[in-house]
Amino acid sequence: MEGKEQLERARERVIDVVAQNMDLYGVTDSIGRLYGMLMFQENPMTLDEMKEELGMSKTSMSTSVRTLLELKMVDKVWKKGVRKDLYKAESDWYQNFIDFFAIKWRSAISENVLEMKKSLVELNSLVNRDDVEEELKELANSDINKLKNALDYYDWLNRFVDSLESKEIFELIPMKKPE
Amino acid sequence: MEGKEQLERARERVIDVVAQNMDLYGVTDSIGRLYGMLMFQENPMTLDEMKEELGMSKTSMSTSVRTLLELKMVDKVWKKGVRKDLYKAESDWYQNFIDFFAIKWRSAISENVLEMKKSLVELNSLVNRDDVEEELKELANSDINKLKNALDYYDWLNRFVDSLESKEIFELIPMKKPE
DNA sequence: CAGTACGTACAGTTTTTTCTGTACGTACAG
DNA sequence: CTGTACGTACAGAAAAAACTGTACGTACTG
Repeated sequence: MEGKEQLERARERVIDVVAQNMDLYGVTDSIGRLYGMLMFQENPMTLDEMKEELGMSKTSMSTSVRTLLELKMVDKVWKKGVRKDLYKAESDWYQNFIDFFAIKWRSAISENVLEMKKSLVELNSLVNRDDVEEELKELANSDINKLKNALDYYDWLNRFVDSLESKEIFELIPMKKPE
Repeated sequence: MEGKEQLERARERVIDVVAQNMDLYGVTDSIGRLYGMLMFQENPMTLDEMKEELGMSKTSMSTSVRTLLELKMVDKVWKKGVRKDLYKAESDWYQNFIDFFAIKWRSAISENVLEMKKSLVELNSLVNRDDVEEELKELANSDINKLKNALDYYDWLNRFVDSLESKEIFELIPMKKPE
């Protein structure tokens, strides 16, 4: 009966490393651990089962699951006759990557672009004023230039995210075909 | 003399939003603010100047700069006759994006791949044992399958990062040409 | 070869974040 | 309609992270 432990060890190793590196997705170690654990479950899980499995409070499970739902790394599952909410891990890693960009990066991009455009307007008006020293205008022009470069980059980044969402990226960088 | 404030306001707005969203790069708000501030400096800055500008301790500036150096978002600059270390922001946003993946994601990938391969070996040996119930073997096979999928994804992700580092990505998703 | 300027290791403090337990609203069951 | 099961808001406790000041090692200066 040592085979079960061997399986457990193999899983635990993966869960650990996944949890550690999920900070790239902006989540904590615990949330990463939850995801890793769900990943190996055959059946969808309830909050109480997660609580049991990870030895944490139900409240934590509730908020962690919500975070993972927002990232679309976890899906809510409906099952006839079961009152408790059920959750399962999204096991398509490509899709997780895509959603992460579509959700987090996309919104950061639009925030940044919005504010930069506001500042661009302000700087342009500054440059066009008559009562401003030449020296200051030069600074403003230099800033304008920097912002334009940033906006070009964000334009590119948006097109990159587009290519993820449309899966076009996989024509450019093909998925490895499963043997 | 209100033009200077207009410039300052325009800069501050951008610095704020950049600082907020730099958590995508895994850095804190303060570090993001430091980067944003450096971005608008015409000349490289010393730790003391940063400390002055941001009203923080020199120790903080030292560690924050180190973080930004590791991400290659800031470069050390040598200037004849100046004893203090000088730093300037890397202003190529594309390059920042590329370096982030080349540094952070690449190392997460290899860690994950390493551990997953270890677990794969273990699971394979489990499946090939004679003294293990069929049921357990099925679980192991299911895990093996999951890990293989993950490894395929990491293979793809590595190729994606390759295409960033080689700049090949820009043939696929072209930069916006500055007008 | 002092003396000074600089950057950072380290320990302690403050702030922020994470985690927990309780309490409550909702919904279903009998 | 009452009772029970469930998920989560919220407040407080625990843990982690960020920040600071001091102290020290190194390297340049005169």
